[in-house]
Amino acid sequence: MNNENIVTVLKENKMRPSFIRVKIYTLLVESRIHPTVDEIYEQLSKEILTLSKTTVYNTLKLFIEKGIVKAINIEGNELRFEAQRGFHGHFKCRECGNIYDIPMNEKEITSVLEGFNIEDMQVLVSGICPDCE
Amino acid sequence: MNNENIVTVLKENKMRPSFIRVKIYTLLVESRIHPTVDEIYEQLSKEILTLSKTTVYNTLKLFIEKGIVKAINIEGNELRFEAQRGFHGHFKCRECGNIYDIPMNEKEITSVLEGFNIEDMQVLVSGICPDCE
DNA sequence: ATCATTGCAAACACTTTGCATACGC
DNA sequence: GCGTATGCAAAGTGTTTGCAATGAT
Repeated sequence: MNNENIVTVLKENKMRPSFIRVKIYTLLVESRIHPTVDEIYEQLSKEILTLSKTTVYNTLKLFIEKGIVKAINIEGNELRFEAQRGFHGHFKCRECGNIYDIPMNEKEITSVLEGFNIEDMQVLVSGICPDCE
Repeated sequence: MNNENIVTVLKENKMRPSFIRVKIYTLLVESRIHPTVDEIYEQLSKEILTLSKTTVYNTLKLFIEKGIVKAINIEGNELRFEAQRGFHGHFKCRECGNIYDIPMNEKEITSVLEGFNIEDMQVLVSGICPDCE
């Protein structure tokens, strides 16, 4: 997704495409690392020297409210973020720390939940990835 | 599971079945509420007036190391605990806060992960339950 | 000029740590 | 009496809040 598309997404969702918002959303769309707040902050503060962590928090909160970003709880107290896209699960390698997206059919899970109104779903798997075996 | 079984499980896993450990493990086995540290603390400190939250943390940490308890991350930063048993997912109702166990076949999820060494898996669904619709 | 965005500092909530005390065998 | 279990107080971590400063139109 190029810069113009990023701006378009923000505008479509009624957000002013400020420099920082474009940067944060671009990072989420282009990197596949499901970064934490700290990782986003470290990455962008190289370029935006006055960036504050509060702004990263505020911006992510806004993105989540607008529905273009999703928070994922890979582990304990480490909250991570990714741009919304089709349904998939996550695998975290205990050794290298990499997070892999897992293609997945949500029907297999939701079929059991008749009568429940499903709003969100997360599948988190952990263990050792093929590279670290 | 009666009191004697609880003691047996603790002993089998090389833990001294102290009063507090038996109480905490019993609560996890018998209640199905997937309590937070606070809920465990509130519940048990009625009876054990000198109980400290540190002890609840220590005990849960021990149980997790020994593999008889599992931590689950239902939402954001609220860590919950349950006694280990067969694989299942969780549904949390946004309205009433109840957490339901979802029967589930793990094979359907792991089949995609050939080459990965799977150690743990969590399925978390949220929305509105039939009672709150 | 006005309103939205950004950012500092402080508050907050949750969890862990270090060490002292108490308990069980 | 010795080693483990418990618990207080303090430190650590991640996140939110209040408000002031800055920026865009």
